[in-house]
Amino acid sequence: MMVSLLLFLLRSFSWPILQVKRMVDNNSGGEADNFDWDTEDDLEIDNYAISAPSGLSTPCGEAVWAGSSGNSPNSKIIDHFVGMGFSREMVAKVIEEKGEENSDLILETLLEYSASTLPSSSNSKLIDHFVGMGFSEEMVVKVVQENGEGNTDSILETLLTYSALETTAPVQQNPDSGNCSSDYEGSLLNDFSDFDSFSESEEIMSPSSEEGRKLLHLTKMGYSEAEASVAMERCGPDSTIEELTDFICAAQIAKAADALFPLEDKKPFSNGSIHKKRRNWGYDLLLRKKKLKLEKRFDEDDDAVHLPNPMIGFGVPNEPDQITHRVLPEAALGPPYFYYENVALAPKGVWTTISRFLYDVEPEFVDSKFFCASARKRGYVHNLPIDNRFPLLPFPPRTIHEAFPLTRKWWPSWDTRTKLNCLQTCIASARLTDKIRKALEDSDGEPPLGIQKFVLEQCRKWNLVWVGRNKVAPLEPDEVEMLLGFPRNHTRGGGISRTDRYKSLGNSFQIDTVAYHFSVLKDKFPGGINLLSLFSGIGGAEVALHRLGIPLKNVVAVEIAEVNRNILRSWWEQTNQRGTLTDIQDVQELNGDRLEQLIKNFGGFDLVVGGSPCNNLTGSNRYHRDGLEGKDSALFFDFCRILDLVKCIMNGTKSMIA
DNA sequence: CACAACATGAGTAAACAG
DNA sequence: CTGTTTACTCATGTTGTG
Repeated sequence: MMVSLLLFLLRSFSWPILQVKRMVDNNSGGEADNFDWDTEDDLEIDNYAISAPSGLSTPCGEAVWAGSSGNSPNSKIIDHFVGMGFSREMVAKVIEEKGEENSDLILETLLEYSASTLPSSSNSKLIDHFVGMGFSEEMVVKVVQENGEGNTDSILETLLTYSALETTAPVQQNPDSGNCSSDYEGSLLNDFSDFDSFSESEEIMSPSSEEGRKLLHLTKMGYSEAEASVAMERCGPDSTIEELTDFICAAQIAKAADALFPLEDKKPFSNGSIHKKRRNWGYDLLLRKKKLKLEKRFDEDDDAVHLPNPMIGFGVPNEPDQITHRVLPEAALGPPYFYYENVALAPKGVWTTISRFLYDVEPEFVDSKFFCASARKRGYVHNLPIDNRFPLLPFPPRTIHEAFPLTRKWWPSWDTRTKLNCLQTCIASARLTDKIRKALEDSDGEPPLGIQKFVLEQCRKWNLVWVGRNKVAPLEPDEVEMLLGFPRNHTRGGGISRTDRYKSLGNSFQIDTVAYHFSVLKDKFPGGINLLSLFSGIGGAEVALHRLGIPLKNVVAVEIAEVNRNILRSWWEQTNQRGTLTDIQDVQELNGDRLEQLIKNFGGFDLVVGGSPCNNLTGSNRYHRDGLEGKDSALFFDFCRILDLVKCIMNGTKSMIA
C-alpha cells in the first residue's frame, strides 16, 4: 500500500525532472548574476538545500549518484556529470580547475568545453554528441551534412528547428528514448526499487526514536538531513514517509517548475492531442544560454497557454461558439470529479504547470463578466462533462446599471463602462474618492478631457461607482456579495470585520460561473453529493451546489482562516442543511490516513473542489509575485497531493502495482 | 492587538500607430 | 511587420488609531 502510493505520487510529480531542473534553476543566475539564494522569498527547503555539504542536494540527483563507485563528494560529483554525458576526463579536469564547490560553474565550463571541442572531434563523435542529446541519428547526420561539422551552433539551431517543426514525430525517434512518460517510469522504477530496498534494510536498523528513524529513512533515500528535518517539521510528527517525500518533492518542483516549463516544447492544448517528448536538460541549458531568442519564438508558437478571446471557455449562456464535447486524458477521468480554479492572468508557464500536474487537462478560461456585472478572469481545470450545462436562474444583473440602478442618475455620459472590473480584496481610499470629487468640482458641466481620463482610470482601477454629483465610491460588501452570487449578508456578522469581508469576498468564486460548470452534476447525483472542498473560503462551491438544488450529503471543508470557517458554518446552519459539514483547518492535516478514514465513512467523494491561493500569481501583488513556487501559491501542490490520494484510495491500489 | 486607511508598480498581452 | 501605448490584475507593507 505504502509503496504503491509512493509510486503513484512519484508518477504525478515527474520526479526525475528534478535533477536537472534545479541546476537550470541555479543557473538562471547567469541571467541575473547576483542571484540571491538567501532571499527570504525562497522556500525554506531551498535555503537548507544550498547549505548542504554537496552543494547539489537534489534528492533525485543523489539517487542517481547512489549507484556510483566512490563515496567521496568528489567522485559523486564526477559521476553526476559523467551521467549527463560528459567524459570523465573532462569532468575531472574542470573540477580540478574550478573546484568542486560551485556546480553551476562546473556545468557551465563543461558546456563551454564540450561545445568548443566539438569541431575538432571526429564526425562520429559529433553525431554521437547530438544523438546523446536526444535527437535521432538520421536527423543529426542530415543536419551535419547540411551545415558542415565545423559549425556546431548552426547544427544545434537547425536541429532545434527541425525537431520543433516535427510535432507529430518529434525527437523520440531516438531508439533509446521512448516518450517522456516511459522514460520517467523507467527512472521511477529505479527510484522505486531503491526505496524498496531502503525499506527492507531499514527494518533491520534499530532507530532510537521514531523521528530518528524517519530521518534515517529519508537520508537513505538521498535527501539531505536538512530537507528531511524541514519536511518533518512542516508535515508534523505523525507524517508518513510518503507524505514527507511528497512534501520535499513538491516543494522542489514548485521552485523549479517556473524556470523550466517555458522550455517545454509539447503542445498540450492546441488540438487535444498530447505530445510528449524526451528532453535533454543539459542540452536545453546550453540552448537557453545561446538561443534565447529562438526559444522564445518557440514558446510563443508552441508552448504558451493562450487565453481565449473572448474568454468564454467551452461556452457561456447566451453566446455562440459552444463546445459540448472534449476528450479527457485517461488519467484525468473520475471518480472523483475534480474542479480546480485560479487566476487566469498568472505569470508565464504557470498554467502549463498546473495543467500538467492535473493530468494534462486543458484549462477552461472564463471571464465572469459573461455571467454577472463584474469581470473575473479565471482558469478552471476540471474533468466535468461539458454538455447540457444550464445557468442558475434568475440571471443576475448583467450590467452596472442593472446591478446598481440608483447610480444611473449620477453616471456621466463620458464614463462608458457597462461592466465592473475584477472585484479584489481591497477598496479605494476615501482620499482618492475625495480627490476625484475635487477634481470634478473645478469644472462646470463636462470636465476637461485630462480630468475625464484621470477619473476614468481611477474608476476602472478601483471599481468605483457614481453615488452622487461628482461623487464616486467603492462598492459596499453586500453589493460585492450580490455581484458574486452569494446571498446578501453571507459574510456579515459573527465577528467579521469589514476589511475581512472584502478580503474573503475578493478571494472567492463567482457563484453563477461555477454553478454553470457544476450544473451537469445535477442529474448524476439526485440523491446528493459528497464534497471535498479544499481552500473552501466562504464556501463558494457549497453555495453553488446548493443553489443548483444538488443536496449536500457530506462536506469536508478545508480552510485556514477562522473567519471563513465561521462564515461557512453559519451558512450551513442558516440553510438548514441536512448533511454533515466537517471542518479541517489545514490541508497539511489531510494525510493519507485521515482521507482513508473519511472516504471509508462517506463511501468516497464525488467531487473535489479547490481554488488554491493566488497571492503569488496575481498581478495585484507587487511584492511576492513568485509564481507557483510562492509561499502560498505552492499549496496548489497540496491540491494535487490530496486529489491523487483520493483517487488512489477510491480506486484501490491493486491496479497500481500491476 | 484589531482594525482601518493609505501608499506602493510590474508583468503581460491586447490594441494601436507607424 | 514592429515598436509603442493602453488596459488590467482573487495584494502587501506601513502607519495610525482606539
